[in-house]
Amino acid sequence: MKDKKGQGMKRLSLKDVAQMAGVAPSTVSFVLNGKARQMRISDELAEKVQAVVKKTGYQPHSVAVNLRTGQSKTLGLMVESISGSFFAALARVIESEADRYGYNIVYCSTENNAQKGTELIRMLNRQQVDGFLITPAAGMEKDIEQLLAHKRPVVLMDSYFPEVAVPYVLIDNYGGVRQGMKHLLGKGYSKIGFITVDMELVQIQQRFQGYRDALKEENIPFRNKQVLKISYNSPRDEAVKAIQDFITANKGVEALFFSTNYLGILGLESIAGLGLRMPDDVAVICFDDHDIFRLYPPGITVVQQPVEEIAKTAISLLMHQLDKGARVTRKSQVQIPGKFIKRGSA
Amino acid sequence: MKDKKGQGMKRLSLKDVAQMAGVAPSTVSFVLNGKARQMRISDELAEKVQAVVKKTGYQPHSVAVNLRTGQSKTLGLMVESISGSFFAALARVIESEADRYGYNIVYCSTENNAQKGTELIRMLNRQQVDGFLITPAAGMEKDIEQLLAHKRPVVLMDSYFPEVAVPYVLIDNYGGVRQGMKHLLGKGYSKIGFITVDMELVQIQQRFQGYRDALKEENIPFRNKQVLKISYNSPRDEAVKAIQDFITANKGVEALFFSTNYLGILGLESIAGLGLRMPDDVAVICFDDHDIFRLYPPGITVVQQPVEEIAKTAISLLMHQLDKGARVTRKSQVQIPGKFIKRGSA
DNA sequence: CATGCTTGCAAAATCGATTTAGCTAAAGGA
DNA sequence: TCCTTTAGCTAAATCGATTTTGCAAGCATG
Repeated sequence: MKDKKGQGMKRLSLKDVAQMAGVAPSTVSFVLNGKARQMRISDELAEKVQAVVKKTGYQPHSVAVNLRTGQSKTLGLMVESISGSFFAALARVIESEADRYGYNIVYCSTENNAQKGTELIRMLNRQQVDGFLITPAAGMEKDIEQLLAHKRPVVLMDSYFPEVAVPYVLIDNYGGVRQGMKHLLGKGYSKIGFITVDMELVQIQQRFQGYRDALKEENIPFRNKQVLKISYNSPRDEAVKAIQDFITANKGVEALFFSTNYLGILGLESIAGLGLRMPDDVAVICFDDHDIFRLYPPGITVVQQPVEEIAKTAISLLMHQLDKGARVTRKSQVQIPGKFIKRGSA
Repeated sequence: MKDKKGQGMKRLSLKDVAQMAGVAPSTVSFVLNGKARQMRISDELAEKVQAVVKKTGYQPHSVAVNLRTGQSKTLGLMVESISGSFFAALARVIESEADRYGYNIVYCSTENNAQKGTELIRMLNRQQVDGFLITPAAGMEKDIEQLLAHKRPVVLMDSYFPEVAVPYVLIDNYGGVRQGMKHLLGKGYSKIGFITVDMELVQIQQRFQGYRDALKEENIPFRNKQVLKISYNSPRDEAVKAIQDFITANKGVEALFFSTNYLGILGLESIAGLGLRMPDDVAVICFDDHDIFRLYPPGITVVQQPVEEIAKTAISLLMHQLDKGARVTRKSQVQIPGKFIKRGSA
């Protein structure tokens, strides 16, 4: 407690430690970085240094380390919007995983705006992040390509660009929909509507393909009017209206498959507004879980994203790039099966 | 496009710019930092430097700047858990506000664990953050005091410690409950249950006080059995069970006031489990909004946190400390009124 | 006995900026 | 004429680490 008074109290530097131990700064550095052996520092001296370090509680100045080594020990995490529950959950796991490897996270969100994404990448570069974890918005191909061209470690999550050779981790979108469809078809439903969003991202396409193939396998004809594509930017009430019109227009539709949780939530509103009951009037399955779906009566059946696995895999891929400079192979493009969770709605 | 090839391509440094402009590094620095006048750099030279900077797109190496100036232009944001919706929303606004002042955010979450909080503060200090934005967990008084003692800029959010003189911003908890109670009492309910959590934080106490005072003002006797305190750590199903027991034990209870959104959600489960209907069998109001409450039929009436105002105020207070070294006054302890939102449940 | 090779550590260069001190030439004053 | 100012820059110190190079003493070798 004796050295805490006074406001001047400068932070202890490596130099100070060296002085106190009666050795050169370089010696302290070697000892602290486990290079004592390699640099032939005698055990005696090494111990003396360690003692001083322990006594003073010295901690290296990370900014200085960063400047010298060029490693910030910081990763940039860019999500669509941190207030989305999937992304929030992702961020949480990623943070703790990164910590295990000694990395910090700088987080930012694109709000699904490619231009903002571009700016944020610039910002993260200024911050000298060592690697990027990105859930890309449509239109960010160029940015990703540029990162690759500069050999910056990147891992995409949640989506990717088929034409860009980049490591990614995401749920098996196609397989997830197939799981859900299998359940519906198994229950004897054949008039199944598919409600999706008007976006160019692969995962959306793959979900749609899962729907088509599932029908085809059962020899159920695909009808275009049983598919609704909602524009990403359409306001809440318009979207609800569109879904309601879709349901009434498709007289006799037995089940609805929503391709994102955002759509599913809109779907709940729409269905409630029409006074329909799940699953009797209409069965419902949604891709991607949400807190609401657990609670909303009678509970919404979903295909859940394996958030934890996605996060862990992503970090692990990134770490590989970071210390091995690994190239992009098929092994670094991972699809993880989703988890089908049966609740009351289907 | 001509200088992007090759993987060596080192980043442009101030020195390089100086060389290209045919001046000394210091001159470039002066020009870039607006000290050209002060340092009597001729307009001619200044323009030459500016031209080179613009042409090359030079951007200062922030780590080097940080090391030299001691300013990281980074703020530490510590929330209870980023996967909570209130915190996620907060993080979002704070991020964009901070950006307007040229600051980045390093975010982390305590998971409501004071010990983890202590560690994280150490981590943020190692990272040289310029200031702290914290939603404190119970038991973090010591940590906050230490930050103050070291004259580190801090603003608390969501909660605070009455015995520690520290700037904070939060919703007017007492007033918020009063608003909600006024609504219930105005509708003629008098048997109102209050369900809260077993935590030592002031905001919880104040909400409880709001409940008691509201009753007192209407001359309705306070009954201890109409209050349920759920332990923070009790598992989900136990808590639901407790709430259900509470409801059945309080025969004739007309309305329930949940003191946090977490409890409210448990409440919905409990009420649904008992087969009760809102608001006829039991009216419900919850402190703090949640996505679910908008959608869950018939919509849950809530007192909503003014997230945006809280975030903006917090940043503004922090900026004040950062450039003025402002002391803690009553002006830096802010309570912002909540917003009462009437939905179907009460 | 001169030369070479370890050993054990210290000195100095470096990362990329900011900031203080210094230097030269022109101008002003006695 | 000589000394002091002032203008206009540049050189050098500094932030706090890491890493390369240097250097003296001890030992072996031919």
